[in-house]
Amino acid sequence: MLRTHTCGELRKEQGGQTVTVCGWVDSRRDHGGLVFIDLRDRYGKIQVVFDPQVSKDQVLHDAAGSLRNEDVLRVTGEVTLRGAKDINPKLPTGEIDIHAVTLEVLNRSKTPPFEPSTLNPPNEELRLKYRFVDLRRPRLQELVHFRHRLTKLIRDYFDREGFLDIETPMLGRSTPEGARDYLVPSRVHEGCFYALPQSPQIYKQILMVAGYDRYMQIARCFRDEDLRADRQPEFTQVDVEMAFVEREDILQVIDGLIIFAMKELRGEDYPPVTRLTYRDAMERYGSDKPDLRYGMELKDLGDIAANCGFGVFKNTLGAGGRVRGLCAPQAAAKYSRKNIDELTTFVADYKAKGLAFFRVTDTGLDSPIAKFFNETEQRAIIERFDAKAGDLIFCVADQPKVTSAALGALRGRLGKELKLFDPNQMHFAWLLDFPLFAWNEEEIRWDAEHHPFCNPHPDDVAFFETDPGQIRANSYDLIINGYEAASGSVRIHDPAVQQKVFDLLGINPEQAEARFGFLLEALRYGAPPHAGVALGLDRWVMLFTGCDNIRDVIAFPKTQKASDLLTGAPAAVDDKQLRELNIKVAPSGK
RNA sequence: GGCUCCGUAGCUCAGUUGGUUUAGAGCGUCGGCCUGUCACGCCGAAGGUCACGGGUUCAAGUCCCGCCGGAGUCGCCA
Repeated sequence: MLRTHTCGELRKEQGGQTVTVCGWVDSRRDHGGLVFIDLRDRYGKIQVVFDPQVSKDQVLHDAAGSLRNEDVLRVTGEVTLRGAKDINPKLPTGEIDIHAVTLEVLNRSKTPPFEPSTLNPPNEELRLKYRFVDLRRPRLQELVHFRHRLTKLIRDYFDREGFLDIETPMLGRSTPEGARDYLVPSRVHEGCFYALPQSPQIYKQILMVAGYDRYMQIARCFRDEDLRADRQPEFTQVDVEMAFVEREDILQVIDGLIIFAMKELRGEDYPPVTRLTYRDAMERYGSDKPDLRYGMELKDLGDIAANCGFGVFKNTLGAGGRVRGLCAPQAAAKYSRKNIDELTTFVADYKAKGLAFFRVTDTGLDSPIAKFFNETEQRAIIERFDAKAGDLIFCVADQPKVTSAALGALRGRLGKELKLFDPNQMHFAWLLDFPLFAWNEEEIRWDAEHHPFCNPHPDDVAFFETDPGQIRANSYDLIINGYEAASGSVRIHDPAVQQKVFDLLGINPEQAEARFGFLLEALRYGAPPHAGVALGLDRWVMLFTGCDNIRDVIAFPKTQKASDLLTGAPAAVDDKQLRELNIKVAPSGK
């Protein structure tokens, strides 16, 4: 070891000891005579003092004067207690110094593009290009450390519950459903490709058939789709599957993990996890991933608006649409007409053709369209929302789906703008009973909402012939603070049910065999009832740490265009490599 | 693929309705001074293809079009 102690661990108890520490120059304060260096490692900072009267060494003193930020040092010296007036209460090591006797410059640093100690980090492009500097920042070190603690805790938990950690291949077979695959060409098999896993879904089901009835893996997954603040092209799932279980068993295992994590990481006793159905969520919050840290629920105004004088509402209702709204508490004074116009543009992104609003006053409703509502109707609207003077009611009249999407998004935006929740709170909720199928307007057919192996709710099997849209899936999503943080389902293990699903999806037996034959074959060799779930680890870390994007909790993330600014990936490769793979690039001409 | 925002010194930013000789400030960098600082201080200096390419104009950092990069979002993500 080049050191006897880390920079962060020394305290006054080590006073008088001669120690050797290594680290980076965080800052230097050169007084001509005295030179102070703050030496930093990931455990903290310690002040090193170069005092010519103590060392009586001109060479050492000159060397100290030549130091620059981010130089890497090895320093030996005596731990000394500071005088009372020199104590720095801002640092855990602020009661001591190291008086340097020897200094070894292990490496010089170029002037960094920004200081790790900066209070005001630069733009993300620069941070990603110089990620090795960015990762020195205490905040990022904290996030990296937190991620380690969470993954350790997750492994400990599943180990204690009897789960086996089993690795599955990264080089797999492309299956046509789902997200776009990242492909890897085969050198040995001309014209053939592996696909990187979108998730270990099929392998874990096969593991159930193979008898490993409690499986978990912290698995890297790849999806070649467009990115968001909470989506990276490669991300990490905590993948879980269990055999001989029902939905309830999966929920309880994850509930146990939530309670364990909240206790260990935050010292909180987390109450039973909220559960609500997809139908309730859409009705009350307009979203299948509502932030439940606050209320501001959506209300239906169809009965009140049915006979009102406002043509837009009446006509929409007449055409099979809905009139729904929400009430933003004490927002009337905070949103000018211009702000509301901006919100109207915002909901237009969700296909809403308009956004009606009412300011609630002591006497009734104030709005350009208030005149179309008589006193009884105005009172009914106020009662529906239990509105108070100063509140601001927004309404959308449109097709049912549009009212949900627009008001759900508006609720999310207003919740943030009005600060309706404690940003440090963690709220977990299970969303249950998603529809099994979604009608695809463009392709004029049914699509699987989750995946084609998701078991239908046992009570709904009769709907296969009558109304497939009514069939509930035996599936579940875990929502944390408005983010989908886990998703799973009970799988189909009955070939007859699987056949029904394929039939409805328009996948004939030959196609099913061609696409998923290996899984279907496995399921014919004694598949136990099984169910599973996958947690989005990056999102969990993001939410636990209060970050607003997942790049900050990934050591080496990619940009929105899936580039790695540190390494320059993706990049062109040598012709020789392409020739070996029998690949020719055909430029798109763009 | 659509929409929106951003790009001025190494970094963070200012730069007015397009108009004042040489585009400014703070931090950082470089040089000098400084023995208790800890965001050390003081003095001085260097540092700019205003992302890039067109256009409008007597005049463009500023307006318009395109393009590159970054971010947010809709579509997409079983």
